[in-house]
Amino acid sequence: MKATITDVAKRAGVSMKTVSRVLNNEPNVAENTRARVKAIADELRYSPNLAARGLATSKSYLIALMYDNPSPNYISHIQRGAIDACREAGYHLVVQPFSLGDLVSTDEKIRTVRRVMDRLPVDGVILTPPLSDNAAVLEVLEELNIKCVRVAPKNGGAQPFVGMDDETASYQMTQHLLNQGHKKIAFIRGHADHAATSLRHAGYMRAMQEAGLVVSENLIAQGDFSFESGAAAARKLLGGQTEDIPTAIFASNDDMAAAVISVAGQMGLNVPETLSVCGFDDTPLARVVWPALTTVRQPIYKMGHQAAKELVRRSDEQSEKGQILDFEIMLRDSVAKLK
Amino acid sequence: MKATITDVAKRAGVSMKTVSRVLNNEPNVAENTRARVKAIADELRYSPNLAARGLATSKSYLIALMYDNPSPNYISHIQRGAIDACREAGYHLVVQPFSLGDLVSTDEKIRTVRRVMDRLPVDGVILTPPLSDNAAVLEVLEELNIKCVRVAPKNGGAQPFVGMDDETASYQMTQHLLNQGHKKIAFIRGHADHAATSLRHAGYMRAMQEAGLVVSENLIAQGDFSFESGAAAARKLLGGQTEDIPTAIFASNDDMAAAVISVAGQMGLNVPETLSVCGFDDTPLARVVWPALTTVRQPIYKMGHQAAKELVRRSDEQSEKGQILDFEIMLRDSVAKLK
DNA sequence: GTTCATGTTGACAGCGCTGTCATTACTGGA
DNA sequence: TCCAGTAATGACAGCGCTGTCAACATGAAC
Repeated sequence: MKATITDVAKRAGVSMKTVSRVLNNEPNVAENTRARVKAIADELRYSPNLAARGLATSKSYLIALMYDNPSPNYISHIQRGAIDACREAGYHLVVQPFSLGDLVSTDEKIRTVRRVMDRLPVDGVILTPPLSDNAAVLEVLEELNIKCVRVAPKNGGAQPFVGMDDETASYQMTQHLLNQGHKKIAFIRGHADHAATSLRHAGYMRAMQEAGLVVSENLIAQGDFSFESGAAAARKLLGGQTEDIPTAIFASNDDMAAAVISVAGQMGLNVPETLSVCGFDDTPLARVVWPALTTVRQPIYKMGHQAAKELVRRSDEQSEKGQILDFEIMLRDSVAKLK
Repeated sequence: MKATITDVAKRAGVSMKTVSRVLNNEPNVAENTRARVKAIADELRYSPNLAARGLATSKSYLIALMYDNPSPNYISHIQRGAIDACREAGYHLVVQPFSLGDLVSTDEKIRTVRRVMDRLPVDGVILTPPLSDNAAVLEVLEELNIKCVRVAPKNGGAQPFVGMDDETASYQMTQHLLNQGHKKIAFIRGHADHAATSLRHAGYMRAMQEAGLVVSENLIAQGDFSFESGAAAARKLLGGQTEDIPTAIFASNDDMAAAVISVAGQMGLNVPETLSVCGFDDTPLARVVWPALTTVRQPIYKMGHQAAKELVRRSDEQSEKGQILDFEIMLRDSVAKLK
């Protein structure tokens, strides 16, 4: 049988309430009492009954990670970070996927979200893209008065958020290509709905312009983050007039970069000797393709960690309205100096 | 404010207990009472307080998905399946990763698992490989009297399980290659610790033997499921004497199969014209490599679904001791008829 | 009409914890 | 010396639900 607070109290010769104070690190407990209670709780392997505590405090000690069809890789890192933050605070993480994309009307979306949230007793939720900017979700959360943290949101808002500086990352990656002597650097854009798409594009443009280069229209291709769209973009970029053919292609995610490598191979171009390629995200794919992709590592784990930390923090702790986390440029084998 | 059971009871002019009976589908409630209570509960958007219910029933309405360093893709499908089954039953899924690989002694593992499980109030857990066969985990669960379902376990045991028939899948895939006219079919084994490794190997051997073919030692290579090991295996298999060079390679997972395609490309071999390749698992990678991989789709979603279903089933429902789920052979572009 | 089985309902306690408030012990200052 | 202020502790109610058990209604069997 699991030990209860009463067991500990009896054994320590104090009241339940005192034990409760110790367990919750409340003040006004004599040091030796505190120590004794702690020792006995340990000995009995006591751990509080979450349901009872929740009933008394009207909290659930649960937070939710909500997502809608993200890449498994992304979600698994966020998840890992969030769980670690939860554990430190005695919380647990429940996962809650949505498929809001199938629904047309906002009204229907709201009803769907509400139906789920009505029976999901959580103290806070982490919203991952594209949910971070989903109006229906945001509205229901506000209506039900549930705290949330938005991961990599597109638009501003009253809620706290965590993110990274896509523009600067893209700028730096472009600079790296420039430093290797490349001038004809092409860029493949991602899905237009995605917050990161325009930021990454902007970073590339800024670096090119600062280098005094004119970005011809032929150097920009539109993709949608999928492998197939990357392949199409690559064919377009590499199939033009000789003078326009890029010596480097910066794809705005790894899937598209992998597609570029694949297409280049089919066209008889050597990567990186004839064509340098780089990606964005540092997915597992980046290390599996050949040559291994130079790419930007997003602080995904840390985003999850910080987001959860903000939600489970005790009210006396400092809160942070928004956090921009550091990225890292992973130099691998798909970029070479231009000869 | 959220509605409580008392609100519903007052409004319906019945006692709390009757409302409770209706909500839990208990018998012995007059049909019209039942209907009225249901209608009012709906109207009030009432949903029970999990903590209170949990306190009264000493259940938590939570089940855990435990994993140790699996592929994100695998876990995300299992997770999705499990969540869907939970929702149907009013349960929620909490995720709990472990890193038991770093620990050496069994004792230490047991303590680690116990520390986590002591404060994880769940009604049951889903164990994914390699945890499905982890002695420490199994022991702690038994000690704490927590139900579990093992996903794709290696060894037998008293607990229910879900899995698939790796041997038959491998057998059928090999037959497919045979049907395409291949005779020199090589096989790349996976990590020796993994339950599936020997099963997949056995299926291959059975098909080869039934076809009356002698499997030369040169046709078998050892890998460990990683891309790198697959590349090494491919180099070994393709670099031998001419008469031993396979016309088809069956890699026992997709990562290794992707490596084979990559190596073949580097060696100037056309896939599938000169070399057919197939994999196992149907990861996203399989559709992203070129040519797209012929592979075996595991019923991962369904495994998660069934596992959770077994854990959340009401005690009056039928239980299943073990379930072998159907796989599917995905015919794509990496296998061709031998000319 | 009485008896019994069965169906329907409600009163009430109590799950394990924490919030509130009262009580006691102890300190330093007037 | 006495009192106020503060630290340390405990008694008790109650969070929202369900399990138990008792009460009552109904109808069949005798």
